[in-house]
Amino acid sequence: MSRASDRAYSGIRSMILSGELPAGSQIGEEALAERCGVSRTPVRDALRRLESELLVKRNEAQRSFVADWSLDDIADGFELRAMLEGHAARRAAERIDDETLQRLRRCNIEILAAIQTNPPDVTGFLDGNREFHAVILEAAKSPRLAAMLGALIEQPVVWRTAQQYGREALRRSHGEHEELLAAFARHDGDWAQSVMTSHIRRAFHAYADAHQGLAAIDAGSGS
Amino acid sequence: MSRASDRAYSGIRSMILSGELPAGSQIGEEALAERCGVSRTPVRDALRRLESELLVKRNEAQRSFVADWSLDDIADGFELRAMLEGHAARRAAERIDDETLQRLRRCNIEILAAIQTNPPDVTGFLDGNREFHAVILEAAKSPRLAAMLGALIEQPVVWRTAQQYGREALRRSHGEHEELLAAFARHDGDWAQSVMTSHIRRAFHAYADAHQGLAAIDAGSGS
DNA sequence: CCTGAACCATTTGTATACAATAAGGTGGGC
DNA sequence: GCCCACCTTATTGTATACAAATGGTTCAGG
Repeated sequence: MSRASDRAYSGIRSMILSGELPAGSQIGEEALAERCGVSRTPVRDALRRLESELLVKRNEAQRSFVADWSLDDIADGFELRAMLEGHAARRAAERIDDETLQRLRRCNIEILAAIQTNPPDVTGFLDGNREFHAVILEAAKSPRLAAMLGALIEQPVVWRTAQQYGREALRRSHGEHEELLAAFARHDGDWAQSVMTSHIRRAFHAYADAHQGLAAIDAGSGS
Repeated sequence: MSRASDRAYSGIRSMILSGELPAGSQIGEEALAERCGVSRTPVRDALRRLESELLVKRNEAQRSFVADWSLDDIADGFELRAMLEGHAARRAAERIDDETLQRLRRCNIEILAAIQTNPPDVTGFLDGNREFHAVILEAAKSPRLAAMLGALIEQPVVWRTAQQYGREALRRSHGEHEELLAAFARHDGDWAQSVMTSHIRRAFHAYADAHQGLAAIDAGSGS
């Protein structure tokens, strides 16, 4: 993680996620290299990675831009996530061993702890959540599935709006994880898949609602 | 396509697909650069692309190797393809316009022509087949889905064993395409999805059978 | 005033040199 | 004779210089 290429990657990535680099804006390799304190070579490397994750898009003349995600794009991403993570949950349920199941349980306990503080520890929740899903993905034992979902999970918009989630939404998420654990314990692939699918779809609508609110606020402050 | 990076990409790729670079063997950037007649920079670029397509894997020390695909890996890939292409077919059926539908029809006519020559024009069949699926993917109007499937479609093993397909298998493939066209014409997403899913799954079993045969031949000649 | 072509600036692609790192072999010590 | 440490070497990572290509701008001509 200390290599220049990685610093460039995480640096550019956080610039995009934080909105420091606005969506749609052109990003020159030279400028990024300077801001990250590395040369263009690792920046190019990082841009390729980000491009494969669809955080960066390139026009026909190979210029790089920050990808702008329409609500349709985001819905598209969530739809794929629902399908792929549902599939992962099914495979995981059919293959999971007791030790991994225990890891998941501990993970969800940590998530609960993060929720119950006042105010809720959203960062802690997100970390726990990410690990929870990562363990399931690992248990699914499908390297290709893992590679694909890897690119999908880290959607920029989720990060910027996660702070908007209320305690109620966080608690519901924890509850759905509990139901997943029950499905895993019984090795019931069908159950796990449907729970995971609705888990993701609900997350999308929670996002869409929050985003709707944000857009209204933006429009209001703009006028 | 005339850039050095692209030459390196297609060069290395064909070396892997043809078996010139055996599965599991280490591939040094310097050596590849020399063989492709370019410097290491575009080779590195190409290797990253191939890595994201899972044709190349890297160990913990960043050394590159030709990926070796076990039957399990391949089954895994086909399973994902069945799911994702099924999804693409559903979306395409719900969105397709008459002009695109006509393109698909013409495409399948070309496939039929390739089958009916004696001996069957397998290369022509593969080209037509690829375009057929590409048009569907385009009609699905999901950039993320397209990006994901892009990496999956070009499986090396398919290429090496496609020659094994008999005329009967090719004809059945054409027939399934016809059924897909019927589903598209009626904008029946469910129908399209299930036809596509079974189309892919059958293709996998056709491959697995052929591979079984090949493995037996290899074993026989080896002993 | 509009059009278009040529020029200049900006940006990306490629090559090469050098630095860092990991693997493997070799020698010394136990 | 075996094991560990060190050194050598092979391989990848990074920086920089230069080449190619793209886009915008300006100036000339209609």
